[in-house]
Amino acid sequence: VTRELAVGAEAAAVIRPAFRPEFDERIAHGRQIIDATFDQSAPRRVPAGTRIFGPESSGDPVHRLDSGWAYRAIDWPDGRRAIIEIYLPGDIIGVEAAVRDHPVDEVVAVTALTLHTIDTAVFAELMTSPVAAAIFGLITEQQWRIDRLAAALARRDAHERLALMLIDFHDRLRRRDPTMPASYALPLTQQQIGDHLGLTLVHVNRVLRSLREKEIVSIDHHVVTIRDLDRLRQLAGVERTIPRLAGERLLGQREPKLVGTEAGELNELALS
Amino acid sequence: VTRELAVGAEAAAVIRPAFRPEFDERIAHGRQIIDATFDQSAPRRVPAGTRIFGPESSGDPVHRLDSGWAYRAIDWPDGRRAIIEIYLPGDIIGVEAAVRDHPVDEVVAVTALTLHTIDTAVFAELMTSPVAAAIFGLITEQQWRIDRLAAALARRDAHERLALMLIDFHDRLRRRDPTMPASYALPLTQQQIGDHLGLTLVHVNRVLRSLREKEIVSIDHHVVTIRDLDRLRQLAGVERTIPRLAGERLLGQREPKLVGTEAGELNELALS
DNA sequence: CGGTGCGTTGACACTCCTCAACCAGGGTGG
DNA sequence: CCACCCTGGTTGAGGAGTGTCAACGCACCG
Repeated sequence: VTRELAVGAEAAAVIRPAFRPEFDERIAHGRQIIDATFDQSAPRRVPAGTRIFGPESSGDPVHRLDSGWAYRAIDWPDGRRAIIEIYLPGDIIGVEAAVRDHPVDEVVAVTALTLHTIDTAVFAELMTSPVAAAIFGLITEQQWRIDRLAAALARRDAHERLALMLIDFHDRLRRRDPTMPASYALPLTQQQIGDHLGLTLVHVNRVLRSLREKEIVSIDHHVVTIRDLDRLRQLAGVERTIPRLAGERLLGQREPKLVGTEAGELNELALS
Repeated sequence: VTRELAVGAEAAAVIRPAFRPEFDERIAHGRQIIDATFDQSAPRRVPAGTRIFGPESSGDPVHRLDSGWAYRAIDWPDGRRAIIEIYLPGDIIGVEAAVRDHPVDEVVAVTALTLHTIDTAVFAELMTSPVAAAIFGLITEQQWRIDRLAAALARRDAHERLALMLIDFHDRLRRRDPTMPASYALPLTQQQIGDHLGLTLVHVNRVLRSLREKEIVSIDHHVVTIRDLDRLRQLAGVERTIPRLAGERLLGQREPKLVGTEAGELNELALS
């Protein structure tokens, strides 16, 4: 177990947002309660392609994804679609929708799924109890992921985005199962990958070929095989999840002054 | 007041995510407590360009922005920068960081700011009390905004993104002050706008000229003047914040089956 | 006054998209 | 058992949208 934990911790350092130490215990405890609540419900299977969330669905319960892949997407009347988030086994789906009205987004099953479901009302109860911290943890992790997605969409090219996505899946799957090899099944179509990364399926295809020719990763029959993890990490730019270290800037003129919360500042100008 | 509320409500329908009715009261109540807590602290002013959050800042308290603009950014060692979120007066800064360790992102003051600040520990207390729902509301709204940003970055072109940003600021400012005219100060530089929308400053400049020539919006000396709100909304694609209505799709083959939570389903396959 | 940050504009290059064709695999129905 | 279709993947040619590089103007400031 020691060894596995070490591996897990290494992966987590790269990919998972850590929580403040004072919350760690609260979050772990709350997560247990959440899981226990889910466990009480009967598991449900839905076939691939099902829309489990969306404008027509009412009630909008909260799901725990026990097996299979799903995604959350926004789409426009003209047919463009953006996939904001991809759910892997173990993820909780619909936390935001339990608070926010008008679930703008739809959630679609990529593969057949196994779901445990609890009702919004029950979940609302949980939100008030000691479980709150754990739910903050869930939302926060989700948001952290989307932040990174937005950053990548804004400033990184197709190769880098693809590398980031593949590394992300790898590390998330590995977190659940530290024994997983550097190879995993990726059930998404190239169209879906494109919708996630803001590319066309044609371009996704070409970039994948390029990555294969460079012997970094290859995808064959929906199986990803990572051939050079280091170079893939480097490409993805997550050899360092915290993208910038102290004072490290290249473009001098963009450097904002650091002032922070130091003493003097505070009194100097207090009361506007 | 009636009139103002009506105006506010109209803007809200477009831009603000609504909350489930059962939470509305809780959220309003919690928000009052949060605001009262902030009010107890002495306001602090920081000059433009200050980094109020980031790797070097310790403590990572939570701020309420009372005046001025700020942004949250991720940047890479090679100097690329992505601005994930822009804070306007009234926004709360640092909620996620109060939970999540390693505040990956930095927050920088665009203009001089007035801040009310409470300590993370105090905020952590709030998170357990009846205020939790309100905090969920805060995070959820923020996430909703980033979702939309990511979607725009993935699938919308420069004109549409710019329009979306300008409309978003307009509606947010208007929500705070329903009497605001169709004109407002925008303190961001074109470089910052580019970092936010994933464009170069050169391209931002050109698109702004194009929008001015089409008499949709003009920006002069950091003052945005909306000349044709309808066309701007149309461009931004937020005449309908909920981007898709029931069953409305153009590309037939992408339509996922709708199954949902209807009766039969549930029993049919219960227990995996 | 020279520096510096920001905005503006032009010329050109490159990433990525569009359109189009073709192929492979897996159902399905005769 | 074999046509047939449908989905998903692969590849090419050409083009649009953005980026890069470079120059210049203007305001602000020490």
